[in-house]
Amino acid sequence: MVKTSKLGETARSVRGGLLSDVGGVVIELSAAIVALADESPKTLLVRSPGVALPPGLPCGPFDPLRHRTLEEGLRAWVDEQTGLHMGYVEQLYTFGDRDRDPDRRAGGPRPVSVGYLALVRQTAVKNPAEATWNDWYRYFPWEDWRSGPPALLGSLVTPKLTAWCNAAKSKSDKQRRRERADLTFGYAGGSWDNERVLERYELLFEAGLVSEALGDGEVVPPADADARTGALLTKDHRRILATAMGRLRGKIKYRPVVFELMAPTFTLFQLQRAVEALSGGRLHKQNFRRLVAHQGLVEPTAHISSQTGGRPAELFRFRREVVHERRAPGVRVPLKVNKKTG
Amino acid sequence: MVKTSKLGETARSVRGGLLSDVGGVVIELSAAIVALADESPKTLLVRSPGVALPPGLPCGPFDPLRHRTLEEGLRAWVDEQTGLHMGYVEQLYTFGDRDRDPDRRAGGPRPVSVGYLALVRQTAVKNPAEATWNDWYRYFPWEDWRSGPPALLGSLVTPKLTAWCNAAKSKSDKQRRRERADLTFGYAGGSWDNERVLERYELLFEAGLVSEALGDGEVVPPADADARTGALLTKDHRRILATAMGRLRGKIKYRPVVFELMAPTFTLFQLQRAVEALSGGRLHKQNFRRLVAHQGLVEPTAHISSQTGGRPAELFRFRREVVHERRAPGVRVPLKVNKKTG
DNA sequence: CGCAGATATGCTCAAATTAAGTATAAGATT
DNA sequence: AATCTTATACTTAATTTGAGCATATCTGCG
Repeated sequence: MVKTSKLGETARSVRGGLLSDVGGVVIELSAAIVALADESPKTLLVRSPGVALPPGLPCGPFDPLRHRTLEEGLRAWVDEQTGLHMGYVEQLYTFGDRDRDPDRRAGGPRPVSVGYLALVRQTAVKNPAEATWNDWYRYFPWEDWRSGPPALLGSLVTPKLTAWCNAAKSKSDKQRRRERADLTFGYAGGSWDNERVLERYELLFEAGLVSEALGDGEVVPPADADARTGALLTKDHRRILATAMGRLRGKIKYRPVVFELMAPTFTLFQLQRAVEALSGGRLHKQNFRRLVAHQGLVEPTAHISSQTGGRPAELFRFRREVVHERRAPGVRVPLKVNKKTG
Repeated sequence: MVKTSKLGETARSVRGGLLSDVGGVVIELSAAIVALADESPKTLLVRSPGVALPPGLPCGPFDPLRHRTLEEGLRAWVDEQTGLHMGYVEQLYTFGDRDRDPDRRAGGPRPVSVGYLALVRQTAVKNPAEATWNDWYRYFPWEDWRSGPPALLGSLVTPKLTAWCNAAKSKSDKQRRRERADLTFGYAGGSWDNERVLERYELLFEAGLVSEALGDGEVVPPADADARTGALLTKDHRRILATAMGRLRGKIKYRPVVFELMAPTFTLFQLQRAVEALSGGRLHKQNFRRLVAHQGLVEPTAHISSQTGGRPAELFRFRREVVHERRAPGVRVPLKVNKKTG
């Protein structure tokens, strides 16, 4: 490898060892791009034409020669692969575990992937054959509580998870597993925390309940997998998507990011539906509108929407100024858990 | 470079271009290790003996051959350089901007650094000559509001920042700069948000107010720099430290992480001082104790501390169970801004 | 001893926020 | 006109927050 500047090398050789020791690494930049359509959150997935592989997030390697920053590199790849222009972009997490990609076993530089969350309004892509929008609950069916506790939980997840807890060898291991399941799935008197998307996915992964965890060449019929524990994605992209969901669910509570997904004007009920779609739960309507109105997040346009099926609703617009105000609050989400099973 | 597995390559060549296109990249793992001593938050810095370079965070390159995960690599480096065992570790952010390291100009693989936050209780290191604990406010003097607004703000930062705002070329640029300064420093009626550590640092950086932004070989006398805009760190380590501070300040509000920094037992006042040290502000004592007690974060030991100088205080211990409870709340921090200038 | 100074701890009170509901308005559908 | 649907206003009780007062229990000093 090329030599470093004098200063850098001196410092590094003391603190971090020599650079030439290390093996090859490729940084992969991946984007969980989120949009809203039909009251459900969608994410953009690309599929290699003709290949029977599971689809994945738009992604590409970071090229230090062309890309000034990581985010710039990501935007370049996404633009190339989908023609989509991303507005809001936020870095999520960097994944570097060796054993997470089932497709990959040995050889080649080690992939380290930096995951991003992006929010977009428009959904037109240049190559609809390869890049498609997919309801994110297809990959995490247990995360949608909008019409009560997901059926999948009771019918499949909970029993299998209980079995997994009991399958632990030692008594203390059993205890640990149970506590973890209680915490992430809100079992023992605990409540469902809609932000723990990644923790739940990781748990199901370890418990062998999600398809990526299947053996090497083993492939599950897609339809079956869909119905059971959510559809597959390549590499560790489902993990990145889970991270994106959790982060977004958290963020709408204290930063006005939902508006990145809304049309320029909208009714308060549309806004509520958007928040509900992302959060995976239902909200109290009257309180929601009071909250949004009182916080000055939106302002009325003089216009009325008559598409509502009932009394026409007033159209609002996001007050861009609030971003420059005090805490720039988000939409507080006191989710009420719908008791009846869906 | 070595060839990839068949599957991986097919997918990647469609979606992300060929791997062999990309230039060299090194992943540097850096840790902002935080401990509490003398009512102030300290961070561990290492310095190359004999070299007159600014110190930096413990760090080292990620070695894909030896390290199974990124975090494992980090732990290995920190252990090697300091002998410290880290308990709580959390990934912060991955920095990859080309133009951020003043020491480095051209040549060599592109460094991409993954920053981590670690919390430790014990502070003994194996090589005290090279690894030392430093008050983090030394690097961000404007972040400590415990005895009122920091003097440095009024005397230096604000005037220079105002000048920078006015130095913008176009009218709209001026406006933008001002809004940004108002938002991050809470100027125009806004309030100081103690979590925006990074945003403030970035702003000062762009405004040319922090020393890293000085030219290539240019060096400022350390004493001077300390008094002016905080002490220097190598590379972009001050940025990583700023990220760590902001994240920790945010996190103590909703997760019980302070306890990672406390001794096994402590008085409520010690706990309060710890939170204040991290948050950089003062708290209402009675409310603080009510809060902590009501949330069930701590439980009384039967013991009493008589080291207080007044009425002896009861010793408490952290209830580990709360981690496994509902929202596992943190210590809400309604900071009261001390009005008098420090 | 008795009192000042310090800290710990218990309690009050008003203001603000939240959760949940009732009531009414204004359109479409039949 | 009756009914359904959705929008919007208003009420109420419970809870949380911010701030302060009062009292308890130690140390140190005259």
